[in-house]
Amino acid sequence: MRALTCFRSRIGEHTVPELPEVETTRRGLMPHLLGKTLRHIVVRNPRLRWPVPEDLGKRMSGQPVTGLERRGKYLLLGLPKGTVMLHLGMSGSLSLVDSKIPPGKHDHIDMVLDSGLNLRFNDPRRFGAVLWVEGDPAEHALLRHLGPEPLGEEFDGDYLYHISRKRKQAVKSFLMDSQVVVGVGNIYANEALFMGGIRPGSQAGRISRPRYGLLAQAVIKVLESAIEQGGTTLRDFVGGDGRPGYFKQSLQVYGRGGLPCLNCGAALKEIRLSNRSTVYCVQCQR
DNA sequence: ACGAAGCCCTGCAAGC
DNA sequence: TGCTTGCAGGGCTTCG
Repeated sequence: MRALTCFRSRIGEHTVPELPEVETTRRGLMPHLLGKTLRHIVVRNPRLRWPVPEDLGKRMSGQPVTGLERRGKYLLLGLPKGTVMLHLGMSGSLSLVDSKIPPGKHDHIDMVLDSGLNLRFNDPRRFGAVLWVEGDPAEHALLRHLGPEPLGEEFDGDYLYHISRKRKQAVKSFLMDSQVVVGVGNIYANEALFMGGIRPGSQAGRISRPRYGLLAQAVIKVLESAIEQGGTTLRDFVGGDGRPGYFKQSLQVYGRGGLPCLNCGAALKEIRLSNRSTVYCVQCQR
């Protein structure tokens, strides 16, 4: 069995898994998981955002994987008797490794498949989560109040316009609220607001319907092109073909505070908004 | 009810 | 060189 490393984290070039990264991981893992049976589970370090259930192995083992879905940034590993709900937090990653490869420092969980591959959950900062859910995962407390998928039917300018009325918070905070729309993290919120020409600190309730139309289109565009290119954190993965990530090169504002705007040349301004790094162009974003 | 702040955690970079 | 300090951030939780 060749050491098929589908996604393997590389230390030192850390970026946060956002929706495109989670979706890329899902698509990459899918063909190696579907229909395979979980032989055994090793919980090496149960300390994550919430403790990994002690009986996770007992719940999971012996069952075939029937699905791998995504809700926001949560991955849902479907089994006949329940669902394993995973979140990568800020530093989590899933890799497929040969089951003989010994675990590293932050490898919390191994899920060994009957194919000989091992689905390994690694998370240095432990903001991630691995939980066992019985019944409909959509009804789970962590999922039931989530807003629509940004790439789904429900999400558009009219939707944003309607639910933003009378809201005084900054539009960037509004956009990053998972009850408004899921999966828009700090990086892509910055990028989408730049693309939509909207200043991050503007009150959400004071933005017009047409401008929300532009913003919704920008969110969709930014996420779709990131998924297309394999997600920002592809540079953190050594894919099956060893191709490094490159999407970071196409980030227009995030991480570019003080540098010239790629549209007009003015120095990009960097502020803190909801305690998150916020970069925008004072010329292009009003 | 809404919105802001707090907190969890480790790796890395900068400063001394 | 080796310490200390600050920063990064998703998102649940608590506070105002």
